[in-house]
Formats: sequence, structure tokens, C-alpha cells
Amino acid sequence: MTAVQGARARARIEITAAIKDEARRQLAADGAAKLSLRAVARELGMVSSALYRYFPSRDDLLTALIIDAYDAVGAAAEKAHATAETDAPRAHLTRWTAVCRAVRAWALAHPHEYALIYGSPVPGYTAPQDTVGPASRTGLLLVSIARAAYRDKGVAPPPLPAPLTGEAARLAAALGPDLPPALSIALVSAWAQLFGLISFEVFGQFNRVVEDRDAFFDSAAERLGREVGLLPKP
Amino acid sequence: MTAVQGARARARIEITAAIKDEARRQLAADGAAKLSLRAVARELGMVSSALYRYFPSRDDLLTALIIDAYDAVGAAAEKAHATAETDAPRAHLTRWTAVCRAVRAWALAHPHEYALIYGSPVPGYTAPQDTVGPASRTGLLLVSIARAAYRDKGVAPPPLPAPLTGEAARLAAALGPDLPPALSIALVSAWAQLFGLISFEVFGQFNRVVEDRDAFFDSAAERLGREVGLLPKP
DNA sequence: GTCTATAACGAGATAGAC
DNA sequence: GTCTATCTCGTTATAGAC
Repeated sequence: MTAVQGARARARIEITAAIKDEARRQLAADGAAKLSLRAVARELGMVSSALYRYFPSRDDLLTALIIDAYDAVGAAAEKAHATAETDAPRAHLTRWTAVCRAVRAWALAHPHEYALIYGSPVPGYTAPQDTVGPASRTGLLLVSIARAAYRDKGVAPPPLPAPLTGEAARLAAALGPDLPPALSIALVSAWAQLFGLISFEVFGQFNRVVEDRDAFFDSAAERLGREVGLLPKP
Repeated sequence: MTAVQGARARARIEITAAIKDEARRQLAADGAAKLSLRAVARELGMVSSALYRYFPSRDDLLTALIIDAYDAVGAAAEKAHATAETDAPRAHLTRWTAVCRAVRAWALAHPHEYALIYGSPVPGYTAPQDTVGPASRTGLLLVSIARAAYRDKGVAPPPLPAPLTGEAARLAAALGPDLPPALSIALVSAWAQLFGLISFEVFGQFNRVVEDRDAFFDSAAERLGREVGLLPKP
């Protein structure tokens, strides 16, 4: 009996995955705006109404894709972090740039999925609560790098403008106990700016402007890393 | 006869404007995804197919709105630049932050139009040639501020990483003859990062993260301005 | 109970005839 | 400019199959 239920559950999982895979393919082909339940069903040899057993609506399917996309960038970033070289005094900066590059590489390889999570909110846009966990994965990884660097060799955090003292304290408390307030502000700022660089490239704003984009990005990412104090001041 | 043609042309211009106005209203209300030709036509008391005399397709209407949006940010930025206080020695930095604030204010006031131009490319994403002029307006304004600052008091441009020398020379030539190569790179980088900050705020990535967003942005914008050398090194 | 198929409703984009 | 026709879409109700 449990075997039967297990089989059913397995089938359900497989079909759910197949739907998401096909949806992802259409996403890559035509973008989120043109993602159509009917087309997905057609390609899978089902009838459109059957999909509603798996996703209550088109927006729910999109939400699932959003969560998967956040997890995919997060996984790419974490893998880069884990396999980065760790030799001597630039170790933290090396890890930082490795993560930045991984995020950018993923974004360029999956532009439509990237647009789904870091572009304009697509549907009627009510980001469900389920997305906040996966969404913060990459950001928290960047935080952990900075925290490790700070623990290792108390680098001097950047100066903190007076109006931000309260905000900095709140942020630092939320991001981790052993994080200097000024650093927390710098981190969030670097985080947003990093994705600004990637978004401009993925969304075509650099067309006819920046040509050697690898070098441009690497240099910018490293500068961001320096700004959050990943290198000891000489 | 020319009078008749003139009248026709005038009517055409007026109706085109009316269509765009109504489309903009719907855009502001519901976002680009829900912009519907039929609803626009209904509101204007026409029949939907009549719109095709003015815009060959829904995407063409969107393209027109995109161009208008670029022009609107550009105008807001230029106005802020023109009316910013110019009292010594922080004049250039003051102008820079004024422009940044104006762009952010416009974005927060018109989130859906902002999403149209700085979010995910909506249709099949082939940015028509018509958009590149208006699109560069804001960027060129930032360039002009940096150029003025550099002319005034040859500030030291930031260090230029070796792999970027070629790119920097090309960029500087494109952006203006009297611009140090290293500065051109810093400018493009600051430009992308500025919009990264704004996009994260407009698209909700700062929800439950940054609270005092005015102070956060002002401080970040000023730091960006410093990075492109708008203050003489003390 | 859980899935799938049929059929239908309402809304939309677009093309062509008038 | 309008009217009409065609096609696609999201979604739901309903009825039958495992």
C-alpha cells in the first residue's frame, strides 16, 4: 500500500519536474511573457486542464520556476565558493570574485531565468513568502565571505555616514552577530551594485558601450570586494 | 490642400498622443504584462483594430512607451542637474548626487515605466535602434558631470587595471575626447551600479532588508560620485 | 481519491473586407 | 475608422478512468 502511494508520489514528482523542464525550455526560447500553459501541455502530450492538478495557476508555475532559479544561482555561487583556491593573503578576495564570476556566468547562460528573478516582477507580482529563503542564498554567501575575512584579520570597515548608524546596527544584527555595522551597509550596497553590473550586461544596456565585458566585470567585482574590506590595508 | 493634410496630420498626432497617454495610465496601474490594446481602445471609445492604424502591433506601442520613459528619466535628470546648487568646492559632487536622486525619485514614482526600460526586456527583446538615443541621455549626463569636474581641477582618475587599458581607451574616445581613459571605465561602472541600487529598491529586493532607504541611497550615490573623482583629494 | 479528457466561457491580438 | 472572423490563451465545470 505504501508502495502504491510511493509509486503515485513518484509519478507526480516526475510529471511535475517534466512540466517545469518544458516550461523552462519555453522560457529560454520566448521569455516569461510568452510562457503558455497550453503550449507546455501540448509539448508534453497532455491537455491543458491536466496541468492544473500540478500547478493551480500559471502564476504558481512561474513561482516554482522563480524558486528554482534562485536555487540555481545560489548553488552555482556556493559551488564556486567551495572550489575557489584558498592560498594566502588574498584568499577572501579570491573567493569573493569567484562567487561574483559564478553568478555572472550563470546569468549569461540563463538570461531568461535571470530576468525572472532579477528583472521586473512579472505576473501580478506578489512575491510569495516561499521565495525569500532561496532568494537570500547568494546574498548570505557574500555576507559569510565578508564575515570570515573580518574574523581572520579585523580589516578596517569603511567609514559609516552619520545618518546610517541606526540602519547599520539593525542590519548587522540581522545579518550576523559578529559583523561590524559599517560593514553590513557596505555589503548590502556591494550586493546591489554587483547585480546592477550583471543586469546591465544581461539586459543589453552594455551593447555598443562595453566590449571587453569579462575584464570589465572582473575588475569591478574585485573593486567591490575591496570595498567590503576583503584585503588588509597595506 | 496642404491645410487638409495638415489637419489630418494634426489629428493623427493628437490621437497617437491620446493612445500613448491612456496606455501609460494602464501601465502605471497594472504593469506592462497587462497592457491591452483592447482596453486602451475601449477607454478611448474606439474599436481595438483601429489602434493598428497608429501602432502596427502591441509591441510597437510598448516600444513607443519605452522611448518616452527614457526621455522622462532623462528630462528629470537634466532638470535636477540644471537646478542643483553650484557653490564651491563640492559643486560637481552636489550635481552628481542631485542627478542620482532625481533618477531614483522618478523610478519610485513610476515603477512600471522604470521596469519597462531597466527591467527585463519585454517582448522578443530586440531593442530597436530608435531607443539608443533616449536611452543614453542619462548616462551622458553623468559623463558630462565627470568631464566638467576633471576639466576644473584635474582630479586623479582611479587606478586602471592592466587588462582594461584597451577598453578604457576605446570608451574614452567614444564618450568624449577630454576624458581620461581610467575615468571612462569608472563612469560606466558607476552608472551600472547606480541603477543596480535603484532596481533592487524598485523591484523589492530591499524588502525586509533595507529600511532607511533614503539615507542608504544618498550615501551610496555619494560614494559612487567620489569614486569617479568628483571631489579633489584632500 | 486522483488523474485525465471534453467542452465551454471570456478576453485578447491580429488580419482583412468594407 | 468599423465589423467580422480567426486564433491563442487562462481558467473552470463536468464527467469518466484508474
